[in-house]
Amino acid sequence: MAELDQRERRIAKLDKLRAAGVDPYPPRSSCTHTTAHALAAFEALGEGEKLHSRVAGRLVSMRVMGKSTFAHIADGSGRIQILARQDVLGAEPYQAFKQLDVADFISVEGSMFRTHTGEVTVQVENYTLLSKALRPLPEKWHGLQDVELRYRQRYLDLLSNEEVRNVFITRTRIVSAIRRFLDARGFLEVETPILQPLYGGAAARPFTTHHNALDQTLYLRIADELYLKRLIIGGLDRVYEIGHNFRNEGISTRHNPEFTMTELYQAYADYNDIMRLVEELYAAVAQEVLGATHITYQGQDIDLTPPWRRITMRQAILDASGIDIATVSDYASLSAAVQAKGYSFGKLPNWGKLIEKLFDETVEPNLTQPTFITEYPIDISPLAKKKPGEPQLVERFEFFIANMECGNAFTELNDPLDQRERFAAAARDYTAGEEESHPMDEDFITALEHGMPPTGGLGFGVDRMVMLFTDQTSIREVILFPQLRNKD
RNA sequence: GAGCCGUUAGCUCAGUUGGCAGAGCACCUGCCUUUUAAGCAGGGAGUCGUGGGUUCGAGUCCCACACGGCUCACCA
Repeated sequence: MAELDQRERRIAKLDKLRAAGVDPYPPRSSCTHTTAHALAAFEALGEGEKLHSRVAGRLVSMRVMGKSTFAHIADGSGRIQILARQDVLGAEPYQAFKQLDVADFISVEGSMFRTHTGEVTVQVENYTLLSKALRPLPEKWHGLQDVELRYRQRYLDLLSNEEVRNVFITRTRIVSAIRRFLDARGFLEVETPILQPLYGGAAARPFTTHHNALDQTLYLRIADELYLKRLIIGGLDRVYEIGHNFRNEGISTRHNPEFTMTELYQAYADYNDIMRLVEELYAAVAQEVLGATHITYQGQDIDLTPPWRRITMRQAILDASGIDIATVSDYASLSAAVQAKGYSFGKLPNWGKLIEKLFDETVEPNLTQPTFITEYPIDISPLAKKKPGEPQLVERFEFFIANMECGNAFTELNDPLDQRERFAAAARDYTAGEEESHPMDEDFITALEHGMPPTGGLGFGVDRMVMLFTDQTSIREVILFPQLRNKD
């Protein structure tokens, strides 16, 4: 019991260092190379040339062999071996070096050489403690495996699991590639409110909060849509936002309450233009980040090369279930047709919801290769423009890759009176108990009444795109700090 | 919200039919000047997720709860 644990031992060392006049957390550090640069510079040396370098990083391993000690230090660029020798450092500094702990940050300075086994190494001529660590690192061979600890202490996960680090580096590259793609096409990146007096643009339950000074209820946004369209009305013809949406709903391997969505709006475009943009964007990002337009997801080869398959929802459902939704154009007859085929989905609020359910059950599980599903029911699409000659359908598509719904787009509804009607219908659902329906947004209608050009709009989940590109099956593996329940 | 599975040392994991709580890494002591999962010798380390129960005796069986994972439900 009297035995000191590892943390207590390290605190005792800290006290000893301070007593000896050493600052264990000095305010500044300096180095001449990152570990990767030092290794590259050494390899580039000519015959007979020497390289003296100072590198800094976290001590990640130590092999003490009496009067000499090998160790590795790691920085963001990689790791490098260092060799401390008593005859080079002097007896006292060498003893002090051996008192360092794995996980401490140090900088070391010295000339570089190659060991007998061929590893490029810095001969430590002097060193400085940069930051003392009080806790040990996870197991050096297996890394941190406990999923809960990995999420709660992601820094340890990143430190000890290289694959995890690579997933998040790839995530950042994907987001950068999206930006580059859209910037190059003249889209303007904007920021719209996250705290909104009224939520909208999607069907989801919001998080509710309160502003004290205004004494007013505010909602965390569930979508960017209605603000971005205001910008289209304002004459910013191509806008996009990559931001967080917040939906107060269940958590699963595909849903985190806070997630990242790219939304974009392009004036004088329609949903056909947006389809071409989507397939080009995914292919371009894949090419840039992964170096190919083919990806492997959970062992399946997926070809993102444009053009992608396009099929109407009517045809897709007909192929999968034998039901032609065009011939059963009201809820009762569709419901009868669905039951006749042996499905039972329970009572749904309207014709469109039933179609959506039928689609989810019969078509979606088979959408492995990238597919655009087009022409959605109007009653589940309150912000999309009607399809000419098809009063029950709108110009909308969703796209699916690896059986995942990856994004949603439409020719935007710019008829303010029609929009008011759609909101009113949704508001009736809302009072009828559909919590996730749109509330009436008078301020947005007013904006539309000032005139919005024909516009195509798109939203796609960045997290799901990252899952696809990094071959991950859980959204928590692509979000640095996924939402977890409090431990106590 | 439901079902199934998991929770043992700082980390990775064993733990038999209910019978003294184990290993590797990490840590500590000693030896060791080219190691790299360094090596050799010795040592310390546990609220077995939490709380009840059954039992002479519970890491192990039963109940409840907590947290996590997966599946489902939910989910534009």
